[in-house]
Amino acid sequence: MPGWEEIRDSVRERIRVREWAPGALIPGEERLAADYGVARATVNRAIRALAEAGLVERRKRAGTRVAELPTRRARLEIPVIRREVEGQGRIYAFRLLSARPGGLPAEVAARLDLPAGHAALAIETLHLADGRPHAHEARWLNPAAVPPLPDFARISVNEWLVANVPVVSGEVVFLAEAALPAAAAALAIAPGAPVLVTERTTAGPDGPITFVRLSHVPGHRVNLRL
Amino acid sequence: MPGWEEIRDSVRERIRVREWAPGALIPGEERLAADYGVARATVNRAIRALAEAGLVERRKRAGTRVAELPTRRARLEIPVIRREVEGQGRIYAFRLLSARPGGLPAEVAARLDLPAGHAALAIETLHLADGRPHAHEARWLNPAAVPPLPDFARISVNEWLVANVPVVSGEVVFLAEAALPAAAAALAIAPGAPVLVTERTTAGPDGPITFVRLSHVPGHRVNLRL
DNA sequence: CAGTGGTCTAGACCACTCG
DNA sequence: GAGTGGTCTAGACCACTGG
Repeated sequence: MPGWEEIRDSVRERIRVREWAPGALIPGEERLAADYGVARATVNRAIRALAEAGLVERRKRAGTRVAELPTRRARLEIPVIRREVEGQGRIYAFRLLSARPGGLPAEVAARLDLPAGHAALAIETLHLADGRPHAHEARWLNPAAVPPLPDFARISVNEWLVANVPVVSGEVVFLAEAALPAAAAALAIAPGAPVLVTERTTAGPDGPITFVRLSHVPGHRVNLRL
Repeated sequence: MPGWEEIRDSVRERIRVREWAPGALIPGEERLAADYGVARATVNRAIRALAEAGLVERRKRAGTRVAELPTRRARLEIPVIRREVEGQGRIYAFRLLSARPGGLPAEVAARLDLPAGHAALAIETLHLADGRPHAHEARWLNPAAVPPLPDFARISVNEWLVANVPVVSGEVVFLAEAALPAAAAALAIAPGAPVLVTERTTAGPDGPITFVRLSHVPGHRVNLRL
């Protein structure tokens, strides 16, 4: 008797061989359950997996259709930087470059959905791998949305936040730019060298938490699994 | 009576307030089901969602533990480039720059897990948005793993593949680099300008399919939802 | 080897939405 | 209005694995 994974694979195969063409309706759950000789819940689990993968689209009453142009989805795992570095077999360290209260610059405020000038803590950190620069971090933290702050010379902001502040939503952006002066200096690279920048915005139950801009050392690659 | 989403939220909240600290075991499904007054399957659905989000870790016999350093996960939706451009309200077009058979270069072969020199089709495409360069695509295609090829002057390789070749696994990499001569020329930008590069490797049931290298026009941003 | 999560069943009710 | 997927139940068996 087939399990839900076998049914998922079978349906995927039947789509692949065009038994059901892109855009076509596939049989309903009840019908498939009868065909495969399983309970409807089992078919539901299988088709739901295909829907999450983007291969089919489901709508009540309208049924399940094979996607015309399946949108592929890749998953990015965002580890704490220490874990990322240690996972490569290198020694992690960081240096707190600066931490001072101040108002949010307009462009950061916009990203956080807060008014410009809103009270914030601006933090600059250099992450090191085997003693060499790994990434430069410029961060703005909304003190109103987090517990009392620890000593960031001892634990990195990054790690403290992950362990202490729940995130309910957020955004990640990748872009390439010519290294800004601050990042270039910290990373000890030529100003204007191409750097990969990761911008992350996160919000929690008590409002926007932080905006962080990571400039990676040249040659850095970010991997996602399909 | 609570549904699985409410139970998921409730458990998430109880973790947030440290009722169960990082690393601690949370009660078993049977226990939670009794507490919430629902069937075990409902609790299973809820906790499974938290496990997929990386907030807890489940192991048979060992039970469910709160993750120490939750690895956040972001999802990247990879649309066909035409859709991406049209989604911004711009007009999509593409130009097939070249397509010729040849052997795989060593570095591409390595990424595809094929021997160097393996028969392949090398394709160069320029994607346009509103008539202006949007991205430069250098692709190697493994003819052994795909159906007979259409006329790539009429449909972009990208789109044809998505609609006609199922993908079983793959990888996406982001990096920043100084624009290579070919890409710079096609995109009409200064050679050496910082460009965001996306490298994608995909494999199907019949082996490695394609390796594609997309150089985006400066200023391009890739967005992921957390 | 015993307890956990993983899965399955047969049935049921419901919300949604298309026609 | 009717058919679809979404969800839930109460029970069951099983694979895995930690003690």
